[in-house]
Amino acid sequence: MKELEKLYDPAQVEDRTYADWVEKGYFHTQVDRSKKPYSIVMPPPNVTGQLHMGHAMDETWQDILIRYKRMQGYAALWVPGTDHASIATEAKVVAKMKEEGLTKEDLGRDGFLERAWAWKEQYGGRIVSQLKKLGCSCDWERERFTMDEGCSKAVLKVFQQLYDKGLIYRGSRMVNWCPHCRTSISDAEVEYAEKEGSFWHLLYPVKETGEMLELATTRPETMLGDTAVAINPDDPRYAHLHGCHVILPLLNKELPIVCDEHADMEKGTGVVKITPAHDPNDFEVGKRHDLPMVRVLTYDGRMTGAADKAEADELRASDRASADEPEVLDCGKYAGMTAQEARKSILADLEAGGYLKETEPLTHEVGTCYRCHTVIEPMVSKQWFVKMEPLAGPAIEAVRSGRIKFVPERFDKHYYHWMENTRDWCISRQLWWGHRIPAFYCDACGKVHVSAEPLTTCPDCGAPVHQDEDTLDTWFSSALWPFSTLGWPEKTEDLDYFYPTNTLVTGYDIITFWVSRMIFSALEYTDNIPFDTVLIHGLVRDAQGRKMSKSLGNGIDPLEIIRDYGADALRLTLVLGSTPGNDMRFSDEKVKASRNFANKLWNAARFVLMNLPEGFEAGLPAELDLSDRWVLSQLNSLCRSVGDNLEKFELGLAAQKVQDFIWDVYCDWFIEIAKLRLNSGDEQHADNARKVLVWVLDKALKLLHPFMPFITEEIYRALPGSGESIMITRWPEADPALDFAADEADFAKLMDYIKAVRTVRADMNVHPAKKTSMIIATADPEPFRRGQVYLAKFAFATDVTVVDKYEGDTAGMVQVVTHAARGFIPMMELIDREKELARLNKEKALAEKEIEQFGRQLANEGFVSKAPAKVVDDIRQKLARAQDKLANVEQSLAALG
RNA sequence: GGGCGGUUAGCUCAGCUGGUAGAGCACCUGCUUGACGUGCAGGGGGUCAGGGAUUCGAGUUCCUUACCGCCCACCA
Repeated sequence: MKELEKLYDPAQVEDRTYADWVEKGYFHTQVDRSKKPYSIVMPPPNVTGQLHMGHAMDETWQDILIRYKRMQGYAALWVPGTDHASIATEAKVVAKMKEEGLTKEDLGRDGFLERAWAWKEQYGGRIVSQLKKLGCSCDWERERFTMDEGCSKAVLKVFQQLYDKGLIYRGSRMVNWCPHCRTSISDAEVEYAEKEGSFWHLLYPVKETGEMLELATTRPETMLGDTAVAINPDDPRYAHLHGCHVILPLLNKELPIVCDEHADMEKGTGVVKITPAHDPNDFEVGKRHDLPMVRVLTYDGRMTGAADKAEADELRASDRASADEPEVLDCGKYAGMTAQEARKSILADLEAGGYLKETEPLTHEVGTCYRCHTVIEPMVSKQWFVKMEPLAGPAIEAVRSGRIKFVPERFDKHYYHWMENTRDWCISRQLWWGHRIPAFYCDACGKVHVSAEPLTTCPDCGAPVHQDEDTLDTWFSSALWPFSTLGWPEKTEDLDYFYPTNTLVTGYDIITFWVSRMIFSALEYTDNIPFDTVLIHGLVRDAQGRKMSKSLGNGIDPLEIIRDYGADALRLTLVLGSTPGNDMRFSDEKVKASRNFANKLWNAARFVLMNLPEGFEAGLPAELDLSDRWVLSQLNSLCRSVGDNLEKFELGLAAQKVQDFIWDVYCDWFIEIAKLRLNSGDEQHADNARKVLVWVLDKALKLLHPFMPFITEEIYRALPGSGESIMITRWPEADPALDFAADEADFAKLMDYIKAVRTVRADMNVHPAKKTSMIIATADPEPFRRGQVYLAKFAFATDVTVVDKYEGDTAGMVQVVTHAARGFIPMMELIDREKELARLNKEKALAEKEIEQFGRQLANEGFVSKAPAKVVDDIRQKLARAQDKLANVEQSLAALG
């Protein structure tokens, strides 16, 4: 028999075991019509990213589900892969180039992409190898990348389809512009942050009346781009100004005063300056009143100048599709300043001219880029959009009808809210790393052709075409992930069999980015849902409850935890005490506790193995004793409830129950009891004990395997009669033939009694080495007779006499009382009569309290008539037990005199 | 301004469809019990944030208040 070390050493086990699993091909899953499919697609981590705790939890939960389903006999497929993460990756590559003094422009598109791919090759494997460290049983033969050939094909196909259906369009719209990343981003990618700012009250003279119109703004630098001033049509204060004009200070430009609901009478002075090119609301106002748009900021956040104006004018003149492009202003003395510099300068000039009335401090929410946290600049810009309204309806319905279920349910509200209010999705990015937009512009006729197949000449006039420079939002390709990874748009067998996938596991922070987009995409392109359940988890926070972040430097590296404690300990920590949708804290203490459990299990296994003789044959013995029946019955309940919890995605509860069983039931009771038979000298009894020990351990390992794959495999393989791997064994189901309710109840009486003796002895400071004889008086002697051997060991008895009734001498006897029995233990020299009285009286009070409580409940007419019979019966039994206990205590008290 | 979550033992958190409050850690007391001191046995500690309602019965359902946190929203 294999000798196990005293301490479990994960480092010695994990890599070797993982390599073996891969080699044996256990992770690979194929279409198998004789099985039911179960599939998960992994939320693709950024290809150049590194594993963090959030991933670790996400992947652990998925692996638990996949391993569980695989053992249940499903064709369980877990598709892994990575995301090209356009902005994040491009930013990294650009930063690296900067160190070498290079810019994107220096290299050109092709040169840059060459570098980006090289970067991907260099770092792309990192996250994958980290996933392997965690023990993820993904099908690596199917690993995908959002920019691989198949995914790219799906992207182009979808783009063309949507365009042909009129669901993708190009136009000049207000978009969120990140001056740092130099690209547009979608609404979902904007994060709002509270910023200290000011509220500047400006004065614009009215041309017709000469009065000064006061208005307030948080962004004075955009005033050069004002093209109107708005008042509320119903505002009596300004009724006389309808149809009038103001003179824009500094530029001396005449602007109309327009009436618009947007001007809120309650706010400020009720007058708003309108800058359609730099404010989303103003953009809408501008459209309603057909106002010109004047752009005063460049795409890198500086004030526009003569050159910018010339360039824009040329573009407007040449490109027919750009009729809705804004004008560009030559900001003159302000040209080239950053927005901040311009603000200072313009304010100074306004003040000098008497146009600045006052400055009021103000904190307000400012949009920032979710990647770099630069304040985003609302800009009118020509971009590609997905029309959301036609797509949102079915997507909402899919959840509302229950075809797709969020776990926990409450997240469907988030989802509805976002879906119902979402605006058109800006999908073009001014980046090079990503899927290039398949739109081609004819250099001669100016026509736009969208084509999944590359075009070189215009299908209409035959002139050369040039392709759109922009790429697609990363999330556009990840939205297709559940089906693009299975071969769509081809009609593959994989798609037919594994799709729709079953469970999507992800954090609540990307429901809007990703989950919602997968849902409407799947419904639109595959005419099916992408998955039936979305299992949501929360954030992993640090021990103080703070979000782990780079800037705080409080991130905990999962790989370090794996190195120090093992992957199994990390995994268990990430499920124990977790609840779907709720954040959890990660701490060293928790990992240590998990590590300790691994060690506990390891040693239990070590004990079992060292007791197995050569030629041992596994299997249940023909004869089961009381403790066997008890442990098997408990195991049955465990199988039932763990399966139940897993089906309901209550991973934390499931793990907790398995752990409790192994530690409390198996180790602390069953192994200890089994030692009696192992050492009894009766080979038949010893063999029976071994068989049950191995049998139960085997089942427990299987139940634990999804949570702690490595250690369970290592132990499993050491068990006699085991197969080649635990991960391909059958998930344990409860066996009704092994339910022994009556024996469980009997055993519980013994346990009660043993605990009572232990408590009394601990209370009296009796050394374990001191043993005594013992008389047990009970109305139901059977269990105590059956359990005499156990009592000898655990109740420290030299010999046990079981009687119906004991009426002998009680002097010098310690009396132990449970509801089922009274024990008499001669310990003359240790007895303090007063203490005994106090102890027994305390027991008496407890019993009386219970009797009072249960009695009151049963005396309640309403309870007896309305509560379910089982509950009433339960209470009756509890009352009876309390009464028995009271009777026993009273007898003992009487005996004490 | 809406929406959501949290508030349970000193700390971290479980507690499913309502039926005498649980775990881990910490703390206290014992134990060199040949699997394990990363352990064993025992113990103390909670009016389940406050108020109200429904119910025979509420940590668990409903309303409400307070505090903490998150998400969403175009306050110029």
